Amino acid sequence: MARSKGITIRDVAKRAGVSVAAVSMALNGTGTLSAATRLRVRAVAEEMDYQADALARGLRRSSVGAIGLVMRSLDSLGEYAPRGVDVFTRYIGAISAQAMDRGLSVMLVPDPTKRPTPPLALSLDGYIVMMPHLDDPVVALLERRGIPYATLARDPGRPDFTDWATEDEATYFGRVYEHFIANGARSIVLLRGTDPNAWNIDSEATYRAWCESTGMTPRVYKSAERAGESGGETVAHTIVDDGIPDAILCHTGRQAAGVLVGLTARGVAVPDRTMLAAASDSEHTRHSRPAISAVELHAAETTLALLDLLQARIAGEPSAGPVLTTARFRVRASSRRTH
Amino acid sequence: MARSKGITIRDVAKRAGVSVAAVSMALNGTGTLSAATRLRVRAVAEEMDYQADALARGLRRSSVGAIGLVMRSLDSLGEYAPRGVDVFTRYIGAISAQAMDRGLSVMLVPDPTKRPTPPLALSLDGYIVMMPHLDDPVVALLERRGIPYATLARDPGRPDFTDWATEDEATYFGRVYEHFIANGARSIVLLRGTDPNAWNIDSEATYRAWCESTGMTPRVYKSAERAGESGGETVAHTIVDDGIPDAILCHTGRQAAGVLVGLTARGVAVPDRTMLAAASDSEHTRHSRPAISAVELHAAETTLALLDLLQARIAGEPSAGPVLTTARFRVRASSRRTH
DNA sequence: ATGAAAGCGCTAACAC
DNA sequence: GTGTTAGCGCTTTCAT
Repeated sequence: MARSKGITIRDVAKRAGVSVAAVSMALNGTGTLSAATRLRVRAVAEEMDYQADALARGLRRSSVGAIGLVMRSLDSLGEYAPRGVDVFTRYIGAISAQAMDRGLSVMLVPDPTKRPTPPLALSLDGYIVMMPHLDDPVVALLERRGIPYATLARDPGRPDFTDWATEDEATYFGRVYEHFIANGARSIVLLRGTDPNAWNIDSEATYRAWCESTGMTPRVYKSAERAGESGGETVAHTIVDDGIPDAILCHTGRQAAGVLVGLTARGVAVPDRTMLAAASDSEHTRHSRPAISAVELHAAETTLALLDLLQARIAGEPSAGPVLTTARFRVRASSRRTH
Repeated sequence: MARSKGITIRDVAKRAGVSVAAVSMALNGTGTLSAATRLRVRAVAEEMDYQADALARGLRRSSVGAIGLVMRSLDSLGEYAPRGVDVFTRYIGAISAQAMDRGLSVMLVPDPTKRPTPPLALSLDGYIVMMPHLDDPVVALLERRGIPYATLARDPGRPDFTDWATEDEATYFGRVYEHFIANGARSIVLLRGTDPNAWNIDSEATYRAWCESTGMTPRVYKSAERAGESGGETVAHTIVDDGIPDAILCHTGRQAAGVLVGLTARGVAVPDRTMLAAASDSEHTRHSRPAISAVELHAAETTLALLDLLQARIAGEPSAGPVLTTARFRVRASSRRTH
């Protein structure tokens, strides 16, 4: 339970022969201290291996130097073994590494709305919410409590909110369609997920707009994110029954891998009869046979922007968002045709 | 910066017409309050949506309700995009989910020894350290500060330390060897990693002891964890040059996948000429052609034990460790021979 | 059974 | 330039 505390600011003050205020000022670079005292105090503190208690400091400053990370879409996977969804684990890694570089700690908060509220949840300096859902309760909570936050991808329910960053989906989706067309596709199917997040909503809108402008008849299928590969496989059969298209674009690598299995089972050759691509890369796209063309998301670039946005919000600066980062479409065998 | 705080215990006290002490007692179930007051205060607190400030509470109790998670071997990968090392990401997920169930938050702490020390690092209630290295500086820091911790796998430098849990490596390694033998293997090679952790040290010892008892000549190869697939591929060539064995057991799925590539390049058929298996499962083992036999680690079971051990340590109870959990060897095409 | 008050370790006014 | 002191919000004796 209660652990014995270590060295306090008083110990350092006593040893350095100054007041606690002097120590505080010396270590924080605040106030008006003589350079000599400042240096001496710092030396003593260093020597004693003194570390200011984060709780006491946080209580005074109302700022703990830690942010929360809510893995929205990870929760929705139901289980915590997100096989193949390495997109999100890469975001976790990128964010924690970058946050540490800035002297921020990262706290994993699966769901701060769940009672009882996790202890530190409401004391964190800010939050990064991954892929907020429509009417996301976490966002509502943060908003209600006045806690700063930034989101990965826009909040579909709040068009005015600008503290978000994401890969420029409209651009790279367009690139995929053009790639399909350039390889002779006349009909393209979109397979999206069911979570009510920007990713699903916006890409369908992009697709429909694109169909509109090219005169193509839109065909949109849905499969729940958590259904993973088997969901994709099931949909593949439906797609074949409805009429084999020239190309299929799936949201996740898992779905694409499942679709590939389904198509193959029905004797539909990929890429010869139908081309296939995924809008997010994963082990599945890389290791399928044939390997599946996919959009490579650059997590590090996006999370860097998210941290910038969040820190600006915490500092009370005006929003510089939204930020759109670039992603690269990597063509693999599943959509490579040799005319 | 400093965020305006929410409702405090004083607000609740005022509204309920009692003292702050009464509120504290009512909400914590401590002291000697009349049932009536207790209930009334709780109702008021509930109604006001009051949440005790974790920082102030932590300052008094010297306990914040949060634990740290140090991904030792993940750091050693150098970059934070652990492709194929889904073992660790699964541990992250399992631990954070289980910790939340117990009302604990999980803080990701890449390296608490790195200066400047991350703010809350020294204020956390305890730590779970994944795969500590020999003379691990993180363990040394925790030890020095008197912070409770439990480790995934034993600390190779501290035989007396018992607060650890791991999959029962000796048992399942034996099972793999027996499987190889049963399928006609006369010579078996072990490919391990280079990190000085229990995983590498103990499995080599198990292997050598097993060779000793069966009269087989031990052949141990090493490849740095961070070298991943290409490391395995390189080693495969060396192994072939040294003489093709009947079976190869690799530590990681990435290494095994690389070895498979290397063997195939040299015309060594798997599993016909040489069988292959990995001691930890990953996307690589599942998606390679042929799929690679692998030991499936049950992260959830092990992390549950780790949390129990840690909480016992935090509560000052005697250690109930070490805990050995079971793992299952899943035979796939890479070691399945049809006689 | 309840309230008043003393701190937990720190920062920031405010004196000197 | 430096020290004294009043809290941050909470828990916990100790009176009453």
